Amino acid sequence: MNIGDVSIRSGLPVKTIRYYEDIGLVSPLRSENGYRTFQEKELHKLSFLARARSLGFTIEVCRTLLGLYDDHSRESSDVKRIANEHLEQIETKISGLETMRAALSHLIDECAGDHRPDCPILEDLGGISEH
Amino acid sequence: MNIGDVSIRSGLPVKTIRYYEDIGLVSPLRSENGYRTFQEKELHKLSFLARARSLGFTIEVCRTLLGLYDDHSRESSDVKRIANEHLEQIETKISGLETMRAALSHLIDECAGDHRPDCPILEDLGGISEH
DNA sequence: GCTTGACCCTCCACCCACTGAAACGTTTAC
DNA sequence: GTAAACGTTTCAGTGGGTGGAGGGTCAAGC
Repeated sequence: MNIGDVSIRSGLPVKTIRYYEDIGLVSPLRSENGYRTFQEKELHKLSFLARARSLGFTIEVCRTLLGLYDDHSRESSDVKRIANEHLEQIETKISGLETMRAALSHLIDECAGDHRPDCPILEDLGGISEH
Repeated sequence: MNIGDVSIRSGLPVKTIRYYEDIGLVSPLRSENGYRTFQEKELHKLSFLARARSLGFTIEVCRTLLGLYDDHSRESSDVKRIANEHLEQIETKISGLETMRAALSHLIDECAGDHRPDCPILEDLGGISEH
């Protein structure tokens, strides 16, 4: 398989696949013309990466997970711990964003949004908080 | 005021303030020894930026908002539109993260997390989805 | 056999919003 | 006088790619 095929089958952009080779996540062979040649195994790795990335795992954690995937003597507790740490980070991000959303939507509700210049949003940003 | 004072009073790291000067968000004067000298107005701008950034506005949007803040003939509808666009982006991010959280916590629940190698998390990433 | 278009290659620069570190000058407190 | 705490510049790096220039290769159609 050439890179275009694995791109379609893994769902990863061609550029991303080259980048993943650069950082040592996959190691496709090369044919005589210099084209990358992917075996099923490499395609499988790329699909693994696509899925793990879509769950928000960082590249470095993906590298670890790939290692655990290949290591048949792993303990599932190791994987679960990594996943739990990541879940916590996701939850932290969500609550940060929810705080932003609450503050912002409150300001938006207060703002008339008409042709006049008076704007509680700018007043808040400017620190004229008198309440 | 020197940069350290405005750092404390605005809540922004010294490095960030220098960076904001670099990209033209603030323009402090310089005293004879080369130190940046901040007027109240510049401090006020930096506090505005700190607050806007904490609400997740990008630097470029902050630049626009600062312009609107200074423009007393602005219309509040312009500000509200920008805020609403940003709110939508926040909500998109939140729902993306919530999708991740759901998928991930489902997998974590399925995983025994013991000394055995069997792990639904890795099975999912590996694409052995047979259900 | 020649052209066209779809592939493929490498290499460099850029995105965002900082942050760290090196190497140095200035001010302040004791 | 000296040490600490401040200030300065400049360069490089972060994460995870993306865009573009400037080429080489391959298959199909004429």
